[in-house]
Amino acid sequence: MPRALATKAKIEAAALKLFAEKGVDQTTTRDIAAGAGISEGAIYRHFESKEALVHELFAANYLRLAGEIDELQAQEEGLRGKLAAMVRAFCLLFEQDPDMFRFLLLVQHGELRKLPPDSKTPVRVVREVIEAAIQRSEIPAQDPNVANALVFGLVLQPALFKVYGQIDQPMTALAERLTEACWRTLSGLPE
Amino acid sequence: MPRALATKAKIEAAALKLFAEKGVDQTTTRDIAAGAGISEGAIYRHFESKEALVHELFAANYLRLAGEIDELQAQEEGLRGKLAAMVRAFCLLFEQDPDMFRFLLLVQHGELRKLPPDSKTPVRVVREVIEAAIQRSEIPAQDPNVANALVFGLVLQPALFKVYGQIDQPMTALAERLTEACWRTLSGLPE
DNA sequence: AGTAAGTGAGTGAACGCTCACATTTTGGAG
DNA sequence: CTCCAAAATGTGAGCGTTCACTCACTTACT
Repeated sequence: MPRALATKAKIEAAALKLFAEKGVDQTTTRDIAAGAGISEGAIYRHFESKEALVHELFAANYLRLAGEIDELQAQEEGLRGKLAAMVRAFCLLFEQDPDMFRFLLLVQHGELRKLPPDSKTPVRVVREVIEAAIQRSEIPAQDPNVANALVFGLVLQPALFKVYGQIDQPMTALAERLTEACWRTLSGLPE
Repeated sequence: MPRALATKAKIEAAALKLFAEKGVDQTTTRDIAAGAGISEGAIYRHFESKEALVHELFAANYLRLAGEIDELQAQEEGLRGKLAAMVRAFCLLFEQDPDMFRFLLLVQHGELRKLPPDSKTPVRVVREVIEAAIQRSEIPAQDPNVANALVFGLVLQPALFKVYGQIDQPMTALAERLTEACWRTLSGLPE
């Protein structure tokens, strides 16, 4: 790896870790420089501003996640299989890089509005999967946005509980339980 | 209302609104003073620091919510009724004061550790309700922490989607749907 | 030799908080 | 009830600190 790219990667890694630990505002450019083992000025050879660094970090990871989810989902036939594949991917991501997960959740609200409105986000991918399943009559007709929220809640909240130390098991051990919960929630409706 | 209490209330109301809109760090003490229609110095007649203001706002509202939930829950017999009462209360709170809801979610992670470890929090109240239901064999034996996370996810995520404008209906209209989803998730288990 | 990358002291702006002073409220004496 | 002094509350310019960012310069690559 060329030196410049290596430095950029070091900055990104240090920033992600610190952002996840302390939040963006509590992380100073000096912190990032120290964490990456470079000088403060070097950050600005690679990023226009701290804000741009946050945005790049968010957009790249968030959209990549959406792409991965979408690819996995497309390989399955029914909603059940699609849900299983997507939930597994979420759990795996969390396991492999909890800092990134925390970072995405943390800055999500501020950064989402900065993405082009037609971006392929994880939220959008899952909603379209649900809408297609309703179209195919695989699950009862229902508000796809509410259904989407329920599915995200069933996956993200356990991950958050894990971050807070309120759940011991690894996320991957929960994948099947979560998939089952999503399926039940979508396929059954109150009278 | 005495003048001092009225001013304190104005500060709290303005701070809550601004914190929910822009986040705590992006809200300056000058913002709060302007929003409350008082001078910056007056804030410090009523609160030791900005940090203390945040903590007081959080602790008071978070613990009050837990108390309300607990009281409602205690009036019901079975888990189903207890869930319904608690979910209804959450939805109502959100409807009445979405700013407070957003504020609680926003600062939760930072503030939770500052509460005494034995505080009666909403998370704890719901977990104890679930544990009791397992004890009574009303639902299958399962990890109460995971079950708790699922219930919270099913309620909080729709509320978050509503904040982001991704759900149109009022939360109170969703209460029954959410209760049903919680019940199904807790009462059924994958093989 | 020329360009890209790295350095770190320095800069200006913003922020939380203070303090000397002004205004309002309180409550006991006349 | 009136009066007044003390206490409580409100004011806003100003202080010290911190922060994101810059720039003149050095070092490393091509």
